[in-house]
Amino acid sequence: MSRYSAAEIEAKWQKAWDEAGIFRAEAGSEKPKYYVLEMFPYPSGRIHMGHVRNYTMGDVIARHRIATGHNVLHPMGWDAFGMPAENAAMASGGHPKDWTYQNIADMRDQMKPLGLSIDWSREFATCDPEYYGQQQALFLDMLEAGLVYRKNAVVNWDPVDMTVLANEQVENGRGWRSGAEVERRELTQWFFAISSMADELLGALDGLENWPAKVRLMQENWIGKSRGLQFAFGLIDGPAGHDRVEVYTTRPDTLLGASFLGIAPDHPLAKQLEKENPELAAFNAECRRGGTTEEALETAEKMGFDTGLRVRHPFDTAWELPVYVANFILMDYGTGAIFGCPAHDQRDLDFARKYGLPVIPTFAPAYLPGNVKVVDKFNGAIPEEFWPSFDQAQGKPGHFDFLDHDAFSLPHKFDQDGESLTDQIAWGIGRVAYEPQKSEKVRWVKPFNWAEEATGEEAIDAAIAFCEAQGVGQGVTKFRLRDWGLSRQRYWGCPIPVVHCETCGVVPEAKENLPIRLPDDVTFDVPGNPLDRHPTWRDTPCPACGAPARRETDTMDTFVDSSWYFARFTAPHAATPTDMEAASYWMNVDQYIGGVEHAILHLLYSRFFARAMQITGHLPEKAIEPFDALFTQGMVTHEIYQTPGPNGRPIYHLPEEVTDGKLADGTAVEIIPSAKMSKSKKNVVDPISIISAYGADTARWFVLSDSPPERDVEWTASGAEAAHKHLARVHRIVSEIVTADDTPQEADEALLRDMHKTIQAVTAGVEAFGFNAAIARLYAFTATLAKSTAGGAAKREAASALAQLMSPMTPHLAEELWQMLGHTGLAATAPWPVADEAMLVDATITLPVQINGKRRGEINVPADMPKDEVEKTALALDAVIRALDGAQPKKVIVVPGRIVNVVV
RNA sequence: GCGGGUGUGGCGGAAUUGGUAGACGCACCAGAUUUAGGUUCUGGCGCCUAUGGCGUGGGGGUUCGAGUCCCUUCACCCGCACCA
Repeated sequence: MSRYSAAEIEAKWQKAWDEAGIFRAEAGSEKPKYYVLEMFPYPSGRIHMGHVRNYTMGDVIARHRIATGHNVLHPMGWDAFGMPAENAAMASGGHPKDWTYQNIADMRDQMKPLGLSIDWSREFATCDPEYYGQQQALFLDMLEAGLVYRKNAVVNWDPVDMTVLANEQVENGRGWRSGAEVERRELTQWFFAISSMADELLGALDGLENWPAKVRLMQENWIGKSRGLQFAFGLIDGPAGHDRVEVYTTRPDTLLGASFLGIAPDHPLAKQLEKENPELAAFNAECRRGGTTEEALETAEKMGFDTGLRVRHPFDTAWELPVYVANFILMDYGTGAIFGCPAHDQRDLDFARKYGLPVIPTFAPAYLPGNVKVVDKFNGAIPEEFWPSFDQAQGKPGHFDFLDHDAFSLPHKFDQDGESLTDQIAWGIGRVAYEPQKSEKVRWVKPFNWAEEATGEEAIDAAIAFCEAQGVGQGVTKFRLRDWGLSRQRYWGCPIPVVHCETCGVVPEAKENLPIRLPDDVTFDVPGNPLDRHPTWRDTPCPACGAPARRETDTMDTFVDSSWYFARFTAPHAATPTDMEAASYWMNVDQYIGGVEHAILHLLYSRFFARAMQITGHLPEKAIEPFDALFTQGMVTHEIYQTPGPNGRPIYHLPEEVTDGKLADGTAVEIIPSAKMSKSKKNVVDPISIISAYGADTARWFVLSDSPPERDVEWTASGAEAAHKHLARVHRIVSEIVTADDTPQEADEALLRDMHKTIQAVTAGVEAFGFNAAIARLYAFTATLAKSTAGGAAKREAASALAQLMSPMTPHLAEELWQMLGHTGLAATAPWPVADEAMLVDATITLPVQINGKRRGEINVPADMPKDEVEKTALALDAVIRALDGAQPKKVIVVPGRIVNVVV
């Protein structure tokens, strides 16, 4: 009897698949097409378990689709541009190109042993001139279509590395590599006009039914649509050219609660004023220096500077408000100016208390304690008919949380039962920063017609309508989403194909000159962008007038590269960015799989690019949403092992150094609960070592079992070993079966029934990303097969089904079993088994019998027994007779095929 | 602060979506096989004051019947955030 030797089996069958060319995708087959894609890797040099899990899931889907008769596209490539390559070059003196291509070669070698069903003929790296040249062509088309433009903007500038950094590359206000404090600089940069599609990108989220709700919600919040009112305060005796200040608010219903106007330090008015006012100039400078990190913002105190200027309230020109420059107001959201309403905004309240500004509430919960008198802040007594009513049934007095009385001219405290401790209350006192719930009614002060009951939403609608009717501003929609700055002062990226000419200005490069290749002769001994100081690369004739001009030396953000690679895979060698025929055939990606960390940036950018490519004629209309279904898989985690080290810092130990909680020298390690595998914590397991110890099938089987795919899976040595033992067991069982006696046995039918149930369950599991449940079912079926006393023919039939059902997860072992069982051809391309409906229903079933909802026994009855007979059978049970004690049951519920419940 | 999610044995997790809670795996226990360890095989394994009772974070509700639905509460996790 042969033993299970993964190394032998896996090499053999990978060669067989390769020779048969079964994973090469050709467009235009009769079969339905299926495009499955895993997020392509960054070539760091080594694959990790996260890759194994991601690609194995994609491979299960791809192989299952092949077996169900689909024409499958399952490609792989490399997201190869980016800072790590340059950092490596700076650290060790090599070239980013060599480093990257070497890493790609290494990682490809590490991936191939996994036996993935990838069409390697479509492989490319984004740093291939063939790819980035097409990206440059795409850029030029987008430029022509107005989807890319240049503007002046404030960016994160690393003064040591001399480059702009993306927001993600700034940690605690410092450059992640240099550690230098990041400065805010105004630079002219290239931007994608993604915000022009904000509404479209938001609205289309509804159609992405096969995306995780979480991802859609994250994108919704990121796009951040808000509706509000934009209006102006008249400025009294302002500097020349400044007679009004535009303000945007989502809370126009609180307009009567305004007590100050705040402007950002970068607001044009603040900049004008600081020219004459050195104190203000100093204040503004201080604000600009302030960090933008989470930490800095949390600890930063609200600070304001009273400009001495005043504005008029739009509803009452006699009502003047002071103008403050405040450090918490952002120039790049809304208009860079706010009206402060301390009664209904915690931040404004903090500010008002600090600077002694009034707090004027404009609404209250609709139900107030009955013994409270209501006083209008502005006009004195309020007629009783407008008092908020208190309804004991609806009101929950305890939940009102009123302002501290020192904020008001009138004291108003409530006891636990909601009874007022004083006898009057200023009109409209609500909770501080009181946000009416969507359905909650509030008593709202409406200007000039001042009391109305409305929900929070209604109040805002009414306020906008009212203001528009009064000629005070208009309702507007704003988005949080900003245009995507793509310029990077870096070498290892796609050159932006434009030329700066003294006479013609910014000129797009001619398409026939593409690709604009990165020069190879660069050095990294000086910080900054080597393209900037390259002696000849940047010198080029102007494509328009031919005069000597200068090439753009900025390169594109690496997120650009990954925003359209899925489209390029459909025709990776086309002379244009895409081949419309191939794209029309293969798009959309039917199933996309990757980490949730890309929920916003990559997936939003890709949705933008798909639209841009449709506009520029590079993708068909149907690809406007490029990913039909998205699955975000969980991480692979592992326990962390540590011992105390010097300076109180722990020393981490690799899992292979630890046995039974001890190091080789007997030192006990502290075990920290499972966390994402990370080199710095040393809680990593190298896929290569697992593959060489157990084989790829074991690694694949393990990462799919135990945990649901969307959740994290903990890698354990015992789990991996158990997976390997199971595969060896299956191999052993099947090798025994192939020699078994063919005489039919009584147990044949039971085995085949279980086989069909297993086919049904595993198929459902694979199709619904229930890999862990599918595997559990396969374990159970293996046990059934092992114990079965069926004849050889039945056992071989069952074993063949087992091999096929395992084939997407453990393809090599499946092929081996398939061959052992005497099949010709590959298991990978054999038609997926179909469950026989008739075999799924048993002739006799066991029904649990409950008495008053508690399980008290069970009956064995024919599956098609009529309800009344089932009832009779159940009532004949000893336990039921005892419980009834001679009485008639009150009720008997019979759910066919499920349960019987006797109510006594 | 705003938004979202998750709580089931010692552990990872099942449960056909309102119908036998704990499938399957790990760990553990007992037995068999073995020259030792390992392997392999068989059986057991929610808890308790055990012919019964209690059990899906806690409390309440709807229902013949609730892990699943409703209300409430606690804990943890994730995303966003001086966003006006």
